[in-house]
Amino acid sequence: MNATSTDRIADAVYERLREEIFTGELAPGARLSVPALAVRLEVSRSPVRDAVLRLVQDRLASEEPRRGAVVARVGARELAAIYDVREVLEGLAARLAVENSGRRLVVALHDALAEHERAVRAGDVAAITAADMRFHALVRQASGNTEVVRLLDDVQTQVRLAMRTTQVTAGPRQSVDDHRAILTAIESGDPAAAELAARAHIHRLRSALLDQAEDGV
Amino acid sequence: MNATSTDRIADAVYERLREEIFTGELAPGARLSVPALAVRLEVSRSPVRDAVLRLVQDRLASEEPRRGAVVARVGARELAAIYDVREVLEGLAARLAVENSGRRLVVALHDALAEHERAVRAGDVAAITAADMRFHALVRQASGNTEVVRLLDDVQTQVRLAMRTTQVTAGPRQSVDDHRAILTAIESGDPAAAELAARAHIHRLRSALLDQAEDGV
DNA sequence: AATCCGATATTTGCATGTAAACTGTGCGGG
DNA sequence: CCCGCACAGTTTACATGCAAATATCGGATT
Repeated sequence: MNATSTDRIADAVYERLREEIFTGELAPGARLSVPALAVRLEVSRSPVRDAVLRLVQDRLASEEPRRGAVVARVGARELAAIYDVREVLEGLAARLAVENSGRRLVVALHDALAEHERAVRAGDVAAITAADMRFHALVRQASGNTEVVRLLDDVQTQVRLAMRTTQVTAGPRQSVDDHRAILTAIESGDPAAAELAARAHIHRLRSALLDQAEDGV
Repeated sequence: MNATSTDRIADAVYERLREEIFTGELAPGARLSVPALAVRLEVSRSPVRDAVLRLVQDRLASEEPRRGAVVARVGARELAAIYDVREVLEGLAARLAVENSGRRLVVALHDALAEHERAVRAGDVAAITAADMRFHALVRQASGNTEVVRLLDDVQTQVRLAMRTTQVTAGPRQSVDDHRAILTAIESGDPAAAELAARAHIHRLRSALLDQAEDGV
């Protein structure tokens, strides 16, 4: 009956606020006043409070005690640190994927990669992003390690938020080449090679990122 | 003025419940009834609710909607997955520590290692654990990457909880040797060697862990 | 004109009320 | 003897009240 998944108002509010943060309706730095949000969303303050607490826990918002929460800002410096973490986690996911997974994964990855190439040739930015994310999602799902999946989801959340502040163009052709290298390594069944290829990919993204954002903290 | 850090009741309740979970007063599987806890801790339900929600977010408790929260159980299977993650994160921390840090770190690590060796010779279990944790804490602090620090803190939380369920003896002599190898690599200023040494250490811990827990899920 | 000050409005954090849903229990039917 | 079910107690999730702390804004003073 409900758009999200559970029927708890607090969950719906949480999802709603998340979306508004990602779309920029709630810009980094915006105050998250519980009474004001409750009025706007036409619910009581309780579920809004729960939702805001969760946003803080997710680091989509930051709070100071007694002073309320604001939408978080993720600068280039923080983003670089996140990418250091992402590098080793994506490497782990790729290695585990090789160790745990079979032909199903390879087929799915070929499909995602083909779509990725098509989107790059067409210059379709949305499709590029979607195919890129699908490739990574397939690998981490295949890792069979729920911790890696969860942590990489968190990383992706932070990256999405950072894109509201810092501009991050991925370098689409390089990404396709990197993905192809990862897929080749996975196909060859070599866990160490897959790990290295995945790490190299993220490492290059990190470098591109830092080059673009010369503005410092 | 307060024992914990802030003067919010919700924070105090959170810390209190955390401690009770770690000491085993609240055993894995125990229900976290908000009204019952509120009565026992002599506060109202609101701060207890906030604290329980945070415990769930930390995965010290798990909840099903409309059914309440219980203290989480971390089995051998989950712990192995956590150690996969810990391996790459400790590796990253060691590498970054070499890249960012100077003689201060090396001196402190020598100190921690000496204490570790002394404790092992004396068979002082508490001191062994303390020195072991200090060594790892020094390395991650030195990484200069707040994400790594935070994630490894989370890992440590999960591991502490798991020790309530699964028995985890670290193999004290092996750990001392591993730590010495990590320190040597850090001292030599070789980031890649430090990463490999740290990873090898956690990898061995993981193996020891799985050997001990042949009981499955 | 700029700055300081104080009154007002808003917000946080805690307390408490309540409907609906869930738990468990004992009893009657099969 | 076992199973299902009504019932009573408990719990969750949401709504709302309220004191203390904080931000906001208009006006007076230098």
